[in-house]
Amino acid sequence: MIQPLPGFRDFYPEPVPSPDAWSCDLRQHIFETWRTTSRRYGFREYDGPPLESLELYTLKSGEEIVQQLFNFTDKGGREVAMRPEMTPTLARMVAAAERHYRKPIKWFAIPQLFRYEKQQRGRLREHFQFNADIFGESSPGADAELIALLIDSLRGLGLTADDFVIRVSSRRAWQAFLEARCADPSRAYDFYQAVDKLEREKPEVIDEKLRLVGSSLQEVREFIQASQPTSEIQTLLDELGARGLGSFVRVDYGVIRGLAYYTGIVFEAFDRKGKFRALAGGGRYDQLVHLVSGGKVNLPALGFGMGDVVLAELLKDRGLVRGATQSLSAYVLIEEESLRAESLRCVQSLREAGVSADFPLAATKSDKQFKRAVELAARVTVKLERAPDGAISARVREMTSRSEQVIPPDLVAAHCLGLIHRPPG
RNA sequence: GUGGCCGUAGCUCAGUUGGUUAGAGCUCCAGAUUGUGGAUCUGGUUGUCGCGGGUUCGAGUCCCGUCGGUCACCCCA
Repeated sequence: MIQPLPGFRDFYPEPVPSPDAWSCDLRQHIFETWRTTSRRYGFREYDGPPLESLELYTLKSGEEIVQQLFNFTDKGGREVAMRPEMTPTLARMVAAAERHYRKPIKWFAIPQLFRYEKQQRGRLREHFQFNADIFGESSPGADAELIALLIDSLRGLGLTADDFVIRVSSRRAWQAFLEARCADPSRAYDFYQAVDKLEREKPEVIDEKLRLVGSSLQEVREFIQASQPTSEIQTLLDELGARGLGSFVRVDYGVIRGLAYYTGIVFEAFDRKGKFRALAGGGRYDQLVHLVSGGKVNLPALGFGMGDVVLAELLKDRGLVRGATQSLSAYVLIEEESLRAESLRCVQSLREAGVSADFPLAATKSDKQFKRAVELAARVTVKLERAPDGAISARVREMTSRSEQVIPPDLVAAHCLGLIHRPPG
């Protein structure tokens, strides 16, 4: 049998066939939470093509990015790549159409992104990433709004301040730190790389690199330890505190982010136990639209990305995937085949009333029908019965309470609508 | 791209220093039973032991290669 390609996933309906199989129900639950939270914050959904010109990515990141890309030559001889990130596409769209939209522009997307890399824990060749961005607002109020959206997206999935924390840092703070010690701005990238590897590389190696830019390991550690907020970070903290979200954020200058284009506040979301990779990351990139548009458009910008892979791992770890499965509202039992026509009419009336309903497509033993209703997590079963005098009635059973009611078939849809709009129990 | 570990039924896994015709539980399918049923009982399907080569009288078991998985590194999302 042909297997899926390495790093690509099959998504199964619940119950999934093995413990490590990916659940389409869970994916849908995550997507819906991302969407509803975004809309609640006034963000509009956009999308772009999954396949882009290779040049869109090499322009910004150079040729070395190509080895990380899922790229190929198409039948027309074009060099193309599956999108590895959404920001270049978004920057193009915004640069082209920003005049049609009032500022600030608040947009989100849930693209599937691709990378040609050996897969490992929390990292595949494909994933879905929630992207949210704001354009045209340079005040820290926008940073607070964006981070609040990130927090509430995670809260919407059942996670709390005990589960995750947003570590907030600032490129501007580090830039000031560096400028006080090193006059050469071209050293900034090397400096950021060294700070980024602070917890992973040997202290002597880091120290040596930092001394090249006029600093030292001890100095950098003291700076991180002090966590002195910049004025923009203080505004951010104040605004999040006013929203009651203060416990979700912490100033941590150890966060620096790899991407070269960040300019101001940067942040990453981590699980508190430190068991997983970063859940989400983002920050300000005030120069990027200017760069992508060839200098024609200048818009301050900020955004974040949150992948579905690490998030799903965290939700499973915290036991938050129950309830993510969608359940059926009604299952219509057909134990008496002579009542199939009337039962079909009943199914149709339920569906037209907006009640999700299923039934056996062919003559089936009654216990199997009932077990199917259980498997589909039906809220109610409906069974038509014929009295000795020929009158047909409907027996509606609530599965959780096991209570039953006998009503005329014409009233089944209305009755079920009433039942399913009450909490189960 | 580099390295460690792992590949036995749809799933979870047993399988003795290398020794008959490779097993269990669950799932699935069928039958029985139950009939205010969410059970129970019986039977059945499914394996080139990842693939290829080697050692051996004999390989699921040992060796080499390869593919896949997994974890770490590199890098990043």
